[in-house]
Amino acid sequence: MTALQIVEPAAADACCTSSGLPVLGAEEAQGKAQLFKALADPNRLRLLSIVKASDGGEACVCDLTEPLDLGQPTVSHHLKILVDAGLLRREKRGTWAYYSLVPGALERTAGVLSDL
Amino acid sequence: MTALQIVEPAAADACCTSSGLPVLGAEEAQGKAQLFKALADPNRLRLLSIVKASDGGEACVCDLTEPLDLGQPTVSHHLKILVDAGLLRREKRGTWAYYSLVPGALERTAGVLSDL
DNA sequence: CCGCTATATCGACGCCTGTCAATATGAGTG
DNA sequence: CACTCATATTGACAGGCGTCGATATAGCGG
Repeated sequence: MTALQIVEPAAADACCTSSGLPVLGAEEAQGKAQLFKALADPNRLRLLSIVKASDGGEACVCDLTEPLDLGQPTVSHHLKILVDAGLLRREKRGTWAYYSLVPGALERTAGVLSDL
Repeated sequence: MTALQIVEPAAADACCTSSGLPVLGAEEAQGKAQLFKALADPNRLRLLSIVKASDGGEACVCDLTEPLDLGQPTVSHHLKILVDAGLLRREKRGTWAYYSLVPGALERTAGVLSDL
């Protein structure tokens, strides 16, 4: 679980300019890839965009089903993925479920790219 | 192919706080998702990380095969995806192919998240 | 010219994922 | 309590993707 990937020197021949710099470990890469996986679908990007642009920064599922031209179960599925990725928050009020951006989540994700 | 999604008003009942704000179109979303798809794999993230940390900002395939513990064809495949996404550049010198980060590509990708 | 090395491409296989239809859950309403 | 509406969950299916082995291409050295 906590084993960091050890990179062995591997005797250079003529190419192979291995510098011993710290590099993204296998486990970290796994987690960060998971985050980008959540963003790697056009419909999920549009969901984020709509939620962000919505009045009050939140939208319920009924707001999201029509513009995406997707079935309601599919939208629910995408929203769950975005929530699990830490990008959206879910708040249930009465019968409706309202989704909103997690503050700073997008910025934090952007930061991951710089820290590569 | 080129049909923009038309969003009809859909008479609001009690929920549905549709604000007419500009939102990510289907085509744009497709392209941006493609970019994130390239980042949505742990091995590709590690490739970017290694290339970035490498001496001179470039690395050849032989540098990348071992630390990832992947076959050479697989690494070549991943590199091609990163090049197609505009994240890496390929320069062939003699027998070896050297890959380097496209300047500003990661920053530009980070910007996409802000512009959602 | 022949072989060796580095890299790319191809074909196949298994897994993951996006989608839908059907159903379950749960809250409001008569 | 029965009914309806909003949402979530389940199961199934098709297509996409990561991986490998085999093969092709291209440059270098004898």
